[in-house]
Amino acid sequence: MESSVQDNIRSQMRKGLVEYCILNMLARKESYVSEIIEELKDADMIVVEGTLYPLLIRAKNQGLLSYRWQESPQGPPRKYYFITEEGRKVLACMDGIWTGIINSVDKIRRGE
Amino acid sequence: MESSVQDNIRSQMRKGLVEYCILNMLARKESYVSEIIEELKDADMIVVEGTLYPLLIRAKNQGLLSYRWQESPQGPPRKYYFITEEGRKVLACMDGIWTGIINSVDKIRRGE
DNA sequence: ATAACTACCTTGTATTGCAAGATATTTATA
DNA sequence: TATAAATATCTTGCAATACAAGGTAGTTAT
Repeated sequence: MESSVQDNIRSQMRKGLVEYCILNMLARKESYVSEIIEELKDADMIVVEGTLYPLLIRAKNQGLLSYRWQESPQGPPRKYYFITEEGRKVLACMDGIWTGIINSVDKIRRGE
Repeated sequence: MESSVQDNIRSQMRKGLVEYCILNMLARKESYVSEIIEELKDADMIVVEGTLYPLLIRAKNQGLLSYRWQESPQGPPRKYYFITEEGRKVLACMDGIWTGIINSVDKIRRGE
């Protein structure tokens, strides 16, 4: 199935990071899957449904997110996810981790 | 076995990134496992043997790295890894991917 | 009725990081 | 000569995530 080293790296580098991005988005405003995917695409961060649904369920089970149903102007009802207080705490922690990772990579790239 | 959400996130965020860091280090000078681990630790990027050995073998099999044996002043001989021309090409590509990821996360954090 | 659209969700695979081991060489010491 | 310590190498099994490729169901227009 021909997958280049580069494609794989791109995928691997994003492990865990997608959750961080989604918590960030939902910390600003609640949203549902299709809309989340569109907004991530606008930021050049492609994510597909098969990634997003399990992620949202995991985050909900961990108490980081919650959701509510809402009628759609057209089509079936939408499941709007929003961040919880616990989610905001974890997000703040993730901010520190992300900053730390950027600093570490930078040190290594510059040769310490 | 008590593992916090934060510990997990830290681990996941680093998927793929460790390879990028090691290619960067080996692009500057050849090195062997214990030394690589020490230098990563100096940059606050903790990596253990069980992570590093499989990674180096994979990168060698992909043609990104090669190695040579060298006697040690004390103890068993060391396996010095160094980057190949192909490895440098992939590293250049990964630079772009990493920069792109930082930009994407930044956009999302700022609210697009 | 039926098709198109939108929304939901699941299953199986590939990949990686890590804990917890095992094995082998050299050197110092009892 | 044993034996312990230090320094290397490497493997196995598990947990976690991203993705491809599916499936189900409600709403609306033809």
